[in-house]
Amino acid sequence: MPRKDQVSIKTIAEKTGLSTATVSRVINKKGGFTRETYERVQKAVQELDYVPNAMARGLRTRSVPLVGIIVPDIINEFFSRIVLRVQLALAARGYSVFICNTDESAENEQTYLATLQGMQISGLVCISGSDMTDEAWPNVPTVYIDRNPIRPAPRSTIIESDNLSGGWMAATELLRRGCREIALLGDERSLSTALSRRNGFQHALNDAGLVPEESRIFSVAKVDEKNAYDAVSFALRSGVTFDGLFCMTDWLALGALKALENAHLRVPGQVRVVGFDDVRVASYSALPITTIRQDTDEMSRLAVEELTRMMEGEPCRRPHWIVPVSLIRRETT
Amino acid sequence: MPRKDQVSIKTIAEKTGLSTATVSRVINKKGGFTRETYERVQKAVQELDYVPNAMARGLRTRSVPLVGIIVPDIINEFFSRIVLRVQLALAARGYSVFICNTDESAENEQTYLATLQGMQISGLVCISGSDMTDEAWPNVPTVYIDRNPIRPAPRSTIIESDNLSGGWMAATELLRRGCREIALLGDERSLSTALSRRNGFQHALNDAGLVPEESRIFSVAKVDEKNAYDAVSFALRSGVTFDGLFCMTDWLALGALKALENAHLRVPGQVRVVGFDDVRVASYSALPITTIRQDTDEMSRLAVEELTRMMEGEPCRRPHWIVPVSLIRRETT
DNA sequence: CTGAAAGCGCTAACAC
DNA sequence: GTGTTAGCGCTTTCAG
Repeated sequence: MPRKDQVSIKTIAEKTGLSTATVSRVINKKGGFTRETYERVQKAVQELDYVPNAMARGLRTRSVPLVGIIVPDIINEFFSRIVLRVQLALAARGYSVFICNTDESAENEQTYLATLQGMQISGLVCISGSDMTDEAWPNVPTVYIDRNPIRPAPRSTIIESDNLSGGWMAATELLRRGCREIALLGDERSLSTALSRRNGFQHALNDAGLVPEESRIFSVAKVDEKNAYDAVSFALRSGVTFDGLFCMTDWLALGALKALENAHLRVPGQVRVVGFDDVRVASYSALPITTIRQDTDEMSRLAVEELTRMMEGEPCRRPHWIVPVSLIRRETT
Repeated sequence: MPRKDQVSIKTIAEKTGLSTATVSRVINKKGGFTRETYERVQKAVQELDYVPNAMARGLRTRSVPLVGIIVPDIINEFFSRIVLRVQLALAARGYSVFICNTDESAENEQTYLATLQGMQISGLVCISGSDMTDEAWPNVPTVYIDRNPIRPAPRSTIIESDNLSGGWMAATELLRRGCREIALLGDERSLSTALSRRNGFQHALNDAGLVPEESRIFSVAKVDEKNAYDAVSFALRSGVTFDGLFCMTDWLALGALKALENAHLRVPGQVRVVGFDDVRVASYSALPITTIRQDTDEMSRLAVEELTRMMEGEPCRRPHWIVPVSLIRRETT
């Protein structure tokens, strides 16, 4: 492989007859050079296609303008929306973003954490995922989104949707529409977000004098429409009855809707359904889904603001942020 | 900020009473050390939470097990599916994947290219985007997916769906259902993939003795459901008629469907519609969409296989791969 | 305003 | 088996 030699700062120095120190100053615009020197260097840089070696620079300065972002599932629009926003905003401030898709696996997460630490990242955004595994956390400013670590990193802040109110709003909408036998479909893992949604949900039921039935709580091992379909179909076949269903994500609602249709149950006639997230598909499905909207823009904005703040050495303004959610009423209720 | 001192290989060396060279050998499992030495080092590594500095390592070895992946829009499921697959497969082979979301901007792409080059990546995957801007391409093995660069990088291969057949199949399906006034909705930029789809489409029309009407070609500046809705609504208001519509992506089809519904045109009664991609929403929309399915799994598999091959110094097996597509017949035709 | 030189953390010859 | 040493490309004192 005749891979042409890396052109380094030294190459530029030789070509211009300057020292590497001066070239470095020019490249980093540190000042302290004549206009002529500047132009000579720029010219050489152009001609030789010189790109500074980030490794060497990072090694020397002991930090890289790079932030890691850990996300469970990039295909999930809720997550990718946040990733996109965060990435855009950070790019504008000169940071690259290293996206780490863990595929919901704690093991992958650990591997990534080590990789990120090895890369000397200057900040970390961690979306959802398990609330534990906070061992060997890189010692950098961290923002958790939708995740409540048992022992948060030293310089960190937590941002989450108002999941409690979200659950409450969902249940309330169902109650207002006259539902009395309300079921719940969620993740079988007990993530903090899911817990909050469920608490809010049960709270509303209790207020209405209803006792939640254990048999009306369905759960899936992996949160997708296929599993939702199976879980709801199974419940239906087992003779469980319900006239309202709160699904902890829109994709779960989609699967549930299909199961309901398959069982010839009319929505919203016989069963009413509420989802969560408000991903685009919620409004384009066969029956547009009533859902609880999470404000991903605001969450991302906050995340970037707090993170950059911390990366610049300031403390975070608050250790915990709750972002409001809203009910989007469509046709499943 | 009392950021505790980086523990380095030297720290381990001191703690164990060995030399840095030996420690390095153990850490990289290069052989040439006793079992006892091995354990002594491992213990110290554990206790001190040592993580090798990837910058220093990369600097020294002049390469990092890191591949960049350039993608126009991570929210688009078609792209994120590929990203996910590629990332998973490469992780299994020990490579990290640096995801670069360009947001469809050539400028962002250039910036990322420089960043990637600066990071000494060992390979690059580039999905879609403009067919030009191949200046200053890092000198590394490259796989293009759905993109036909004017001047491909030296060690590179191109992987794409059989877009020509895809366009042909879409038109043929419409024709078979009796459509005679067939319209096309696509990207206003002339990407190679779009061009192929369009060529296949027109080919089929010609074979049926039909001349494509210029007025029945609609285009959008940004490929999303909103713009599709607007474009189709506008065409309808302008008095353009059609009984078949081929949309170059499923999301375009979704927007088109909404516009059709809004204009009280029945699908598939009065107008039949075919999409492209087969993203999940295509099967969950109000009317499940007939579409041309791209085999993202196969594309990703090929991409990773060819890329690793090239990164290991072998030549690519073929410079150009065409992956078959298939018609998924649903309810819009 | 510019240059010489040290050293970031690590690996790879080369000695022993 | 293990240690010594020389850089990888860059930034940053410190002199001049």
